[in-house]
Amino acid sequence: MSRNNAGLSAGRIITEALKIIDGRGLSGLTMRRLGDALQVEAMAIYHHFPLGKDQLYAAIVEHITDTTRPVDGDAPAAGAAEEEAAPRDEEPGDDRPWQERLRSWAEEYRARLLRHSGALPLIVHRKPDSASALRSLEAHYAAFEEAGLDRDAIARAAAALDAYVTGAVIHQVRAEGRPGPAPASLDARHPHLAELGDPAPDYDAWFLDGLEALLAGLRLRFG
Amino acid sequence: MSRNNAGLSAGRIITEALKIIDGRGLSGLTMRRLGDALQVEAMAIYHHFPLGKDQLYAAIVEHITDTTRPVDGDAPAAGAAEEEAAPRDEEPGDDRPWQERLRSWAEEYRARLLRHSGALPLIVHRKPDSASALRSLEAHYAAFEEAGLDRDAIARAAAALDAYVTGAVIHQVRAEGRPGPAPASLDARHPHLAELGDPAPDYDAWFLDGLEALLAGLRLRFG
DNA sequence: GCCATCGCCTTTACAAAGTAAGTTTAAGAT
DNA sequence: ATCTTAAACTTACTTTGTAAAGGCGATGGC
Repeated sequence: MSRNNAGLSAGRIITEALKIIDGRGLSGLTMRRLGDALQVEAMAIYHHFPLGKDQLYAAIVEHITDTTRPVDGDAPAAGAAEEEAAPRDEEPGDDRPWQERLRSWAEEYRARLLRHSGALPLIVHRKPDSASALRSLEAHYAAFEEAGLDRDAIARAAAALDAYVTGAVIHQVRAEGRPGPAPASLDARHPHLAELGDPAPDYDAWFLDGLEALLAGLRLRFG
Repeated sequence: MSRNNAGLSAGRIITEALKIIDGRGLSGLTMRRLGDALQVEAMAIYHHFPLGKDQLYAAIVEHITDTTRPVDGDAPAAGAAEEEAAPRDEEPGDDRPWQERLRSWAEEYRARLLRHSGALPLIVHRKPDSASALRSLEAHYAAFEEAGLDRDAIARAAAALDAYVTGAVIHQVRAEGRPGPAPASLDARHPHLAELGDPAPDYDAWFLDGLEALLAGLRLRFG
C-alpha cells in the first residue's frame, strides 16, 4: 500500500478539501495541497474527479447543502457500517406541524452553511438540481401547502424562505469578514449607527427572529 | 501617447473588469485579459491597484453595491462634467414614507446585484464597511425607527431586510445557473414539484411579493 | 533652454496553479 | 502464467499573479 492504492475515495477527498477550505480559505484549496493532506500525489485526485476541480467543487457544494446526510464532524464510532446510518432527521414521515418543520430545516441548513462559510462562493452559481435539493424543495412545498397557501403562493413562499436563510448567512459572514481597505468611521452623519454601537450582535437570535417575522408575513399575505 | 500615459484610471479599469466578468465569468477576469481590453500591459493595472487583484476585487464590489453612484450603463452624454452628477436618487432629504424608501432601495440594490451576478462570489466575504455601505445602513435604521421599532428591533429588521434581498438574488442566480453533473429527475417522489411545473417563474414579482411579506412580518412582530 | 524628478506604463522574469499524457504497480480473472 | 484493469505516480506544458527594474514623457526650478 506504500506506493499506489492509498485508500483514496471521493468521500475522503471531499472531507479533506473542506478541512482545507475551513482552515485556509477557498483560495487555499489547491490540488497539490489537497494531495499532500491525503498523502497522495495531486494527480491521483483526478481519478476520482475526472472532470477536474470544478467537479470537486460541485461535490463539495452538494456535501454541504445536503441536509439529508449527517454533518461532517461525525466520524461514526469506529467499526460501524457507515453507509446506512440511522434514518435521518425529519425524513420518513415527519408529522410535526409545518412551521416547526420549516424552522428545523432552516436552522440546520444555516448551520451547515455557517460551518463551511469559506465555501459559500461556490454555491452562488450552482443550480440546486440534485436529488437532495429537490427533496428539500418538495418538503417545503408540502409544508406550505399544509399551511393553506395556494399554488402560486407556495412557490413564492418557498423561494422567499430559501432566500432569507441563505441571505442571513451571507449577511453574517460579510459582517464578520475582514475589514476593507478604507473602513469608514462612524461620525456624526450616522446618528443611529453611532447610538446603537456594536454590542456583539447575537446572530442566532436575530436569525430566528427574522425567520418568525418572515413566516408570519408569508402566512398573513398569502394565507 | 503611444507608449506611456495610456489614459488609464481606476474607474476605467473597474468598468472594463465588470464587462469581462459579465461576459466571461469571474474566472475569465485575468490581469492580462483586462490589460488587453484596456489596450495596456497587464502590469500597468498595478499602478492603480498596488495591492493587486484583491484590491481590484474590493473596488468592484464597492462599485456594484454603492447605490449612491449611478448604474454603469450610463456613459454621460459626452463632454459633461462627470464628477458632480445630478443629486442622486433619494439622498438629500427623502421625505417619502419609510416603506417606500426601503422598497426603493431593495429594488435598486437587487437590480445592481443581478446586473453583475458573476461578481456575487466576491461579495460574500467582504465586510460592508465602506462609507456608502454605512450610509445605506444608516438610512435603513432611520426608516425602521420611523416605523416605530425600538432599538433592538431596528438592527434585527435591517439585517433581515439585507439578508432577504441578497438571498433572493442568489436564489434566482442559482436557479438559472448551469445544471449540475447529475440533475435529478422529477419523478413521483416529488408530487408538488411535478404538479406545479416550471412556467418560467417571474422572479421580479416573486421578489416584490416576498419583500412585502417580510416587511409586513417585521412590523407585525417588532412594531 | 536644461536638467532633475516624478507619474505612468513596459519589459522581463519567476513561482504556483490546473491538468493532459504516459507510466508504474498491485490485484484479479482467465 | 498472462491479460486486464483500477489506482496512483511522473513528467511536462500552459496560464496566472506579480515582483523588480527600466523607459519615456511631462513638469517645474534654475
